[in-house]
Amino acid sequence: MNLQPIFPRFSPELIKHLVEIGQVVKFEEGDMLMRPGQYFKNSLLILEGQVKLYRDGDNGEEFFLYYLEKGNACALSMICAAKNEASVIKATAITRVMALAIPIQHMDELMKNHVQWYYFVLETYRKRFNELLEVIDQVAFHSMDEKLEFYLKRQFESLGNRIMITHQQIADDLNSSREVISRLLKKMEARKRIVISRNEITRVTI
Amino acid sequence: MNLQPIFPRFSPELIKHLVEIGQVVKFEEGDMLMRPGQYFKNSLLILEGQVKLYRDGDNGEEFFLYYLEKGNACALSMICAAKNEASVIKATAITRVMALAIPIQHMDELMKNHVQWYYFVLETYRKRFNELLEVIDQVAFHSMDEKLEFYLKRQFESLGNRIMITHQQIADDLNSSREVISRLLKKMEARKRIVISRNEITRVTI
DNA sequence: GTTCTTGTGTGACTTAGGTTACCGAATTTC
DNA sequence: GAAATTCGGTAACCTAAGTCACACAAGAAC
Repeated sequence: MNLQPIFPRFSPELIKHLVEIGQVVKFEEGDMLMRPGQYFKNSLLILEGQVKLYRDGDNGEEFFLYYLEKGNACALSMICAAKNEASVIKATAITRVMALAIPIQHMDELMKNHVQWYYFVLETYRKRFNELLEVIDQVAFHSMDEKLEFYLKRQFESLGNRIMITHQQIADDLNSSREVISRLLKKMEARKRIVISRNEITRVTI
Repeated sequence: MNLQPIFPRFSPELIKHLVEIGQVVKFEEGDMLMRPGQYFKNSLLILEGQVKLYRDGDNGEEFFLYYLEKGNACALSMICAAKNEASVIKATAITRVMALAIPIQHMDELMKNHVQWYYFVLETYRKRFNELLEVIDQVAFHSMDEKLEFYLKRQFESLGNRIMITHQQIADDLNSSREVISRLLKKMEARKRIVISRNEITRVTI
């Protein structure tokens, strides 16, 4: 697999080096890449597919945080790997996923010898940090209908204008209940923002 | 000022270097260190005092995120400074604050030449990332009374067992309303968790 | 002292959203 | 095909928490 188009900012030497020290791993749809309490031995670079990240509540609730896609790295796996800390979030593959696993013992050396790697790590943190802040915005300042709109917007952006999902799954992701989501979706449909079918929501793009 | 006890993990050489390239800056209580939209020219290391960080909502709401204290650095100032990105949060000094301002142009060099600096930066990110995730936990999974307990716990931990604050300020920090906070505080007092006086809440430590 | 300002307490009311309890329609399994 | 399962719609109800209105107490300003 050619990594250059996936990580356009990396120099050919860096890519060559990454391929040498890393190992390509494969996950099937539904596999859990990361579970709370787990320790990392590797930092993961996503080459293909999509990974959904959740925060787990104490009583089994879940809350959707964001997606990782081709060209992203898992910020947490980099931080926690470097510090040998346990994960506090859950990640599952929602498609088939190919990733490059970089053993943690190479992190220091990469950081030291490759400026682009260092920039990549910083940029990864910054993006995820901002993403978390946006999530906090939503839950702190907005009502359910606004959260739902924001949620769907992000789903459409990551997964395309037609997403296959049940109302129950949305309710779980937003830590709400199915009936509420159904009600609000109906209203959004009435306002011509979406079209609802069984297992499927389509964005109305005018 | 001797920095060694504030940053015990830094080598004497690193500290000497930081003092050379950095500049000690002073803020008075109430000063705003950082405002949304601002660009950073420096990364700030807190030497003395406390800084309160907020997320701003679109309609002027605020939401308390966390405190920075002696020995901490502002994760955002490091990321945003390095990437020349604008801030998305607000920071105000709640006491007199002394900080060491490190110009951004030194970041790369520090990262490259000082392992302890690199570890410090990673650790800073990790701590704040986890802190944000805890905040998300609270707002996503918990009701107002639980958020309030969590909020007070963090205040007590940072500011001591007796905090000077009005119900209105708490309501602002939690994006709630004064009456609700007063009601819930009464209940907490009835449960012997706190003692309420005008402008003041004291933790009951049994 | 009196007045003014700020902080707190409380009851009445409203509302978003969670819960319960159905029902029917679409799919899958047999 | 029939039966079972999954998904979505809807009405009635409940509750947390936001809002409104007002009263009162502690300090500050005069």
